[in-house]
Amino acid sequence: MAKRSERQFWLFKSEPDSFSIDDLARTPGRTTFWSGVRNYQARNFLRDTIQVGDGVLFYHSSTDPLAIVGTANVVKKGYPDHTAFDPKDSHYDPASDPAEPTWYMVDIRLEKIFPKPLTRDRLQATAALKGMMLLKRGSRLSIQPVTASEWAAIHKLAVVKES
DNA sequence: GCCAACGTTGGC
DNA sequence: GCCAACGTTGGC
Repeated sequence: MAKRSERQFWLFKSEPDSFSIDDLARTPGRTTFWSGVRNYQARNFLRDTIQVGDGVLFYHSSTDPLAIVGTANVVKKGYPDHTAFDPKDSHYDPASDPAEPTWYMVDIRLEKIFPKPLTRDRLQATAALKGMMLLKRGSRLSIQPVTASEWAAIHKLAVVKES
């Protein structure tokens, strides 16, 4: 794994019915482990690429309105997702061996909740975000890389007053 | 190793 | 609620 010093950016999807940004705000230390990811591509990001200090866009999926609702920072890098070992957990995976875990997670701490959710409609109407993975048809990946320019464009949108 | 069938995701 | 896109599974 190549070492890097540059901060990288990510988008984490969550269905607010199961875990919303307000739930994160209520969590002690405004910090949570991001468990339950059961997709290999997302797992690889969590295990191998995401570093402490990286920025996270918090996205609400399968809801109305669909929106980026705030930001968080990575405070702990990839470590085994223990929910895979718990038969009572809905994300239990008997194939994941604690001695050689299949699934990983990171910890994130809430940075800020946007004063107004940045809706998907608005993202789609923004030229600078044309190529964003989130906006591609059939983009199901729940942990997505975000480019530095997309990150900057989104922050600009989040503070610009809506007309 | 191919690929049809199936289950899930998630926008619409 | 619908269904396209995608990932996984399993028969061959």
